[in-house]
Amino acid sequence: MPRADTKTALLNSAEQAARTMGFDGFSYADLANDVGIRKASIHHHFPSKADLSVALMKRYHEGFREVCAEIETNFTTGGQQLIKLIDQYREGSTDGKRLCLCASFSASRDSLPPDVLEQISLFRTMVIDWMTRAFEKGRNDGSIAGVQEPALEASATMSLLEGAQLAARSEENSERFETAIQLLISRISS
Amino acid sequence: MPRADTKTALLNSAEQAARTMGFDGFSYADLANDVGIRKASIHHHFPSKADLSVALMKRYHEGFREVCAEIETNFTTGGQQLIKLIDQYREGSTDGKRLCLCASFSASRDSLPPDVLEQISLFRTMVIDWMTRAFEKGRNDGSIAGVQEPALEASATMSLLEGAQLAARSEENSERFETAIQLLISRISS
DNA sequence: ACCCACCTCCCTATCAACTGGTAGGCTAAA
DNA sequence: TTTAGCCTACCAGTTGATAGGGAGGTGGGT
Repeated sequence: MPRADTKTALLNSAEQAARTMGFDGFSYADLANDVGIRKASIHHHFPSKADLSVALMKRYHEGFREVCAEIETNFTTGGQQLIKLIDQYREGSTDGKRLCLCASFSASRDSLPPDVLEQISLFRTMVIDWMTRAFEKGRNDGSIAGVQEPALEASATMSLLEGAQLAARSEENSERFETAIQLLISRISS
Repeated sequence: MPRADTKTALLNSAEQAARTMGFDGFSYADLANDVGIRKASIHHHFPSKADLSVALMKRYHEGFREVCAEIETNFTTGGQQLIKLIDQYREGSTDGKRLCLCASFSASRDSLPPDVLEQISLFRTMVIDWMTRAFEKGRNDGSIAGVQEPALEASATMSLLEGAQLAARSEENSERFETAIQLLISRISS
């Protein structure tokens, strides 16, 4: 009897752990304790911790891409789309308790298998491309002020958002996040 | 015979390790191997790893403050000062191999003693205050274009720089860093 | 209908390697 | 004689990982 999809429960627990404590900051024992399973049983679903990291990043990557696509279809102006993406990073920060998995994994780089490192690159490129389109729209429809080169705006914004999460995380205080992005927000009219 | 200041060698090794692999990513065994000392001997200088983290952050904090002060006295325009600070973060990134210790420690937050967490806050405030002054000067002397509220510019720039280091770290490629800060650079005339 | 092979999922028990940390002793310099 | 600095020899606890087994479900052949 599959206990209500243990694999998903493990991924959920591991994702939260990785985003709060880093990939080196949690153990199979932690997951076992959290999910309510024995440590050895985790190896049935994820033979090695490297396998777990791959599954983790893959799921995060696909989930985030879906969210991006959803925003792109449901909101028309570049400004609206960018606001919604910022909301994603704000929620992902959860009052400075977590980081984006991509940011957390980037810091733990040396402990991760090559597959994950490649997927981190793809993730970054995907988000930056999405933001580039948003800035292009924002420049054309006037919903984002002072847009220079959209691709550069996108790269800068990506770093700004991840850095803002890091700043909030340093004090577990969302104010650092809000202050860091305030100027960006002020450029968006609708 | 004190072997050419072992304590400093330990701090150097630990700082590099922490900035590349995170605080949970290195061990006393690694340091011992790197410095050429026995593992147990490290405890003579730093009784616990928590003590080491405190010394690490304290030294980094003071060192960075000195650099900031030096820039402030040697360069007059806000633009020049900001360029020099960006250079610090670029060098600190070292082709995407490291992060600012503050950024790395922020990610490993849960493994650190309260003293360090407080010092991280102080570090952030110190750098942001410094940058606020730089943006103020840059607005007055015209060396930085389009300066809005200096304090907000400073917070955003701090997050941008740390985020850019993270982006470069994800691929061990300095291009991600350069691309992320390019728009900021383009605002600085001298 | 029955049986048997096989599968998934989880368990206990165990492993070697490593974690930060301690006790106690040696040596050389002050 | 004391002390700073380093050593060897430990320690208990944790790390990711393996071996092997048992419960229960699935599917096929007779």
